Amino acid sequence: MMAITGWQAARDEALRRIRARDWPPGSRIPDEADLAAEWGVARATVNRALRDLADAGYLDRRRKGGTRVPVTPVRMATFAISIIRHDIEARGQVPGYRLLSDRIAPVPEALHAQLGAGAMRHVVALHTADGAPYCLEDRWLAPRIAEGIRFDTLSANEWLVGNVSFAEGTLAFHAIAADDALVRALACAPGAALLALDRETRDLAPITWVRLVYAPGYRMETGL
Amino acid sequence: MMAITGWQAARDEALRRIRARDWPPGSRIPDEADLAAEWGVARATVNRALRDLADAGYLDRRRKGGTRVPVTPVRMATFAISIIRHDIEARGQVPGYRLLSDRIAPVPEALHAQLGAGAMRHVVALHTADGAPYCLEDRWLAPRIAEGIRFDTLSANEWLVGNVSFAEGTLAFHAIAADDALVRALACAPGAALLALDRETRDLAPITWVRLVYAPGYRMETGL
DNA sequence: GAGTGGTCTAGACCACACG
DNA sequence: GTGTGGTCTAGACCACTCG
Repeated sequence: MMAITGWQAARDEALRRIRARDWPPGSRIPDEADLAAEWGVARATVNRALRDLADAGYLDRRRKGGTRVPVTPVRMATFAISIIRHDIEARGQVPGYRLLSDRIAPVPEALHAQLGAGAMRHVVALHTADGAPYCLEDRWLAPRIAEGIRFDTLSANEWLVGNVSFAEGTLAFHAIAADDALVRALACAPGAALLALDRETRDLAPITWVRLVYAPGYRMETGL
Repeated sequence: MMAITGWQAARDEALRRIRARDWPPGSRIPDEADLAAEWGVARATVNRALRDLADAGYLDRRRKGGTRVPVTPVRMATFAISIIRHDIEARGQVPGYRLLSDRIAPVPEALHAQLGAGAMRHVVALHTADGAPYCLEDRWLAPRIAEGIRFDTLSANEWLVGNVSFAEGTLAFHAIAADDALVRALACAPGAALLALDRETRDLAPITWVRLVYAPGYRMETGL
């Protein structure tokens, strides 16, 4: 009888057994009632612990089928998406911001699938860290959103997070080569490889589409 | 009195109020006991619902301080990290694999911080989708791991996921320009911008460091 | 000190999936 | 049908933190 107290201790013990191959990949582990008895806790506590591990990809749980250690676990990497200024501050650098362009323009054909055809507000701005280019924000915004709001000093990124957040959307990382506009904005070499993050936000109708292009060498990091 | 049944319904109702600004950003929401009474459920049910929203970044919860709607919510984007072959299959393409190199070699200086100095097993392999290059796997592996295992037909990626997974590590996305080796392996233009994923896995000692470089145009996507 | 979320418990019923 | 996880309940105590 192990001395387990609390769902986190139960989770840790279960994870230990998984890592130690006490519960080998592909095997079925004891059911909740058995573990509850063995560890001297309530079944709800075991449930919380195993559910937590299942959420992290360490276990596969199925009604009637029991709980199994997956043969090929699917781990989830998570990235916090927030306000660019906060990211810069978190790195211990001084954030800066400069609006480069803000006008109504026809949506490029490449974005018709996301935004539809027609005209939208196009906002381009540069975020800096310690005065050096950090990230270029290239955004298309539905005109009904942020009507009358100026992005001279407050970035669209920050205004939207505070006012239109809580909406659905998609997100993608990819790499792009620096074109003329990026060379000017980020002060990098032509053709430089840059990390880009595309984010689409929609409610019922499209709200905004934004591409953040980071300065050369930028790494988007996380634990695992 | 709302008719709420189940923690998911409670979560949905809470999220609706957040999105509708019934609970505006920065405001404090009723405490668990009040919501439990209002919704006709147990406090544990409200707790589960609000904890779920807090985990997703929609709420800020503090003992004694109560639960608040954050002014600048931090959303989490999650990417499933698994077996490359499965990613290809999930796209409806036929996966392929070719081992390019497998030998003991000195660890490059750039990786001393992650792996230490000395010699390690260096494995380079190409993953293909419908015959076209999909991703180059460039891996350094501690010699004690996978001793005697050949990666001719089974990729190191797949062997490791099944045998050394469940370990800690870090992960980073960045962009790199195609050098000669990448041009040959991925059949892309010199200097092409490519998405790269660096992953370090360690137990107590380093286990493996791998860089996956994807073919041009690749996008790592997720919902939000 | 006291209010609020965090958690545990014991019991119960339900939903799903496997045989 | 039956076993297993999923969830709910009511009550309780604890831990943190704000005033």
